Amino acid sequence: MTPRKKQPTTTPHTVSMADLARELGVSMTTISRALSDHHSIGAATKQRVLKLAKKLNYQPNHLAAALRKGQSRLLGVVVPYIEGKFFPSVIQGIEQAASKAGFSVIVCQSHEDVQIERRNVETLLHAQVAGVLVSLARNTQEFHHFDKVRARGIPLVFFDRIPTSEYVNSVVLNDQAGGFAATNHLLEQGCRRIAHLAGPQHLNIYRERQQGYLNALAAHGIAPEEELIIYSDMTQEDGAQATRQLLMLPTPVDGIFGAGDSVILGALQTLKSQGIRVPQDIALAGFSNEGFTAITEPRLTSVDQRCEEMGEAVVRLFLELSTAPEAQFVQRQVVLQPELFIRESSLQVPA
Amino acid sequence: MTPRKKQPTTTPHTVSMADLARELGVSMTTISRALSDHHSIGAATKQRVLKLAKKLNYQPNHLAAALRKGQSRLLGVVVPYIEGKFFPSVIQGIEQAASKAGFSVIVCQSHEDVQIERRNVETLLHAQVAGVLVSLARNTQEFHHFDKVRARGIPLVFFDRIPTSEYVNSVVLNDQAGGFAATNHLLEQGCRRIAHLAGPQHLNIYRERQQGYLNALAAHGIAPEEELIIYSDMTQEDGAQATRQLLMLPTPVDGIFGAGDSVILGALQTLKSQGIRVPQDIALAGFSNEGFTAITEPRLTSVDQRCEEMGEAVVRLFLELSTAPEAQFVQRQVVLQPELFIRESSLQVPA
DNA sequence: CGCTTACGCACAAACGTTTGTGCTTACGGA
DNA sequence: TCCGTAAGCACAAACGTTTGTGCGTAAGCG
Repeated sequence: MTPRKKQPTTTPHTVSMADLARELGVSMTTISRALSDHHSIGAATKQRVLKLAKKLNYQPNHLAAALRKGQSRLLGVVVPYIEGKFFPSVIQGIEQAASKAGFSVIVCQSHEDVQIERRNVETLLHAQVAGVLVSLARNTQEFHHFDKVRARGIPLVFFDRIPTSEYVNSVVLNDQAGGFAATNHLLEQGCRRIAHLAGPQHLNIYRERQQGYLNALAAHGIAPEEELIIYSDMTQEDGAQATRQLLMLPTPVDGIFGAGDSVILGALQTLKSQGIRVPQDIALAGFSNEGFTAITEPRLTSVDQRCEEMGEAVVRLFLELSTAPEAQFVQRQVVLQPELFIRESSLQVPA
Repeated sequence: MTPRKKQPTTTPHTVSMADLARELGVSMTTISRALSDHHSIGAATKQRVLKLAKKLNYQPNHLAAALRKGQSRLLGVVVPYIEGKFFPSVIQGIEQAASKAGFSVIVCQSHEDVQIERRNVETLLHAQVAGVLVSLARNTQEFHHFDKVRARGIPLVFFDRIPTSEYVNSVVLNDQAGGFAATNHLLEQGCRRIAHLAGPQHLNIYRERQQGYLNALAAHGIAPEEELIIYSDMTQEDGAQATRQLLMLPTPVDGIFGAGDSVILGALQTLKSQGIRVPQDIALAGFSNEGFTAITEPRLTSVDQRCEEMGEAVVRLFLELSTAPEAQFVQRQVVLQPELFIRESSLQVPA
């Protein structure tokens, strides 16, 4: 911010361990070990080194260390996208936990495209990341691009959208519990004929949410009906479309549980435009607790995904893997419990 | 994804330039130069090297290159937060442009805290980034933590929220034009007494938006009134608060232009709860074109910020700076033009 | 007093690149 | 024939760390 200077005041040469060594008349070994608190260095020497380092404003070159040690202090994250609430919040949690552990975070988006996802993984490997944290693209059906990560012995953690394989480390939400809670709540509010707007079934999260829905029905002795489950990519438009379809059924529905919030938003808008009252005629519940659920009219009941906790858990798992010996042969899965946020879209007014 | 293997099939040693050199019976110099298309290497040799590199699946170690050259292919980005629409979209644009140029992106959040912002910059310098791209925290009033970046000769580009100094490279939206367009539109819809929900004035963007508002009034020969401009941090709650304040004025307002969308959302909710009709009684226009502007009732008119274009422009500017000699002495500013998205919250129904 | 042990430190070889310098070879012009 | 020139390549020194090994000294023990 200072005005131009023809000559920089300090030498362009940043101060390195060699400088410290020269100044103190010891070897670089001593410097390195003193800085990393190695046991073979005396307390007095450590003090001297630390003091000088501070005085000269020594900045360690992580690159060199990374090169030497074969791994950096960088964490690679691959997510489908960063719009909406979920992924930013998870990344938020990851960043926080990572920086606490001295790691920085690289974020890549796959844009729901397995091709780009592949490239992202390559990029991260090129950057010599210390770990790879992934939430899969929608259309990722095979997982060979992750083999390289394992081959290099780099910890690999999946979160939320995980591969259909038991040989992975992962952090997930208990989506089934979420689906159950939402559906169960609708049932408790008096709904008896509840539709489900489901997502692509090859993604674990949507399968689980649907299973939760089915379990809740079963728990109340209600038989599932095929025509009440509508599959889509869960956009707002998909929700509108599905709702129109539901409204044409001979027997009307009195509740809808959506595997996402956008799809429920589409439903809400369609219902209102048709003059159907929410929640009196049809109650609604969604999934993700997006920001907009609190500003629709009525506000939307939704399942919160503990986004930041998930991010922290992912980093914790990574740290475990990277310290544990033979970590690549351990398979761990962390499961977080969702929380149902109940709002007016599902609250039966006392009649 | 494959089941456990006691022994990795390939040697843990990744293939390096030395391997290529040995295989081809040439020196590493030749390999390096062939790969980087140096002129002193014959076409035939280049072919041989490239072919072998592909065959052995050679992956360059960017770290080593970065170490040797003193800079990496990493771009550091510091933003206040990544919730909402604006920053994710800008980052999106940055990522896209960066990866096209062979760079990866590290994203850090300052959480609107200059302390953390300082730390972020340090972190990025430690990671030996090739460039630093910053949007300032709300409370950043002094800019010495960026001096180090310049001192190292690393390109520094600010975007959207930029320092109050002429000695910076920056990409900004023409916020003034945006403020003008929105206010002008309200005026054209028949509003005559327009309030402005303004943001913190030490941030350039909010000053500009307000100036646009004032200019539009002036252009229509309307004198600004102090009591119609309310300053806040522009949260939803701030909007509600400000609106209650406006409603207590002796002379009623008939339009509100907010420097953000959240603050206008707060206004909308308050107005509706008081039975005041939007836009018939009071028309509304916001800023940012957030996702939720399309789902409120009525939908909100708002100024779009060309987020992705901004991201691309930031990277373009960075690239210019990093190639241009003596680039640190060039001061460039790119200004993008906003676009007004007109929706029902400001459309005067034909009476 | 001699032997072991622990401690505090230095030597030097890595890690995988890039790059200034200098050597060879072949060729054309004078 | 000889010199200048250019092309094509190799040598070796960086970049800033980490770390296995080894050497000296002092303390602990019998």
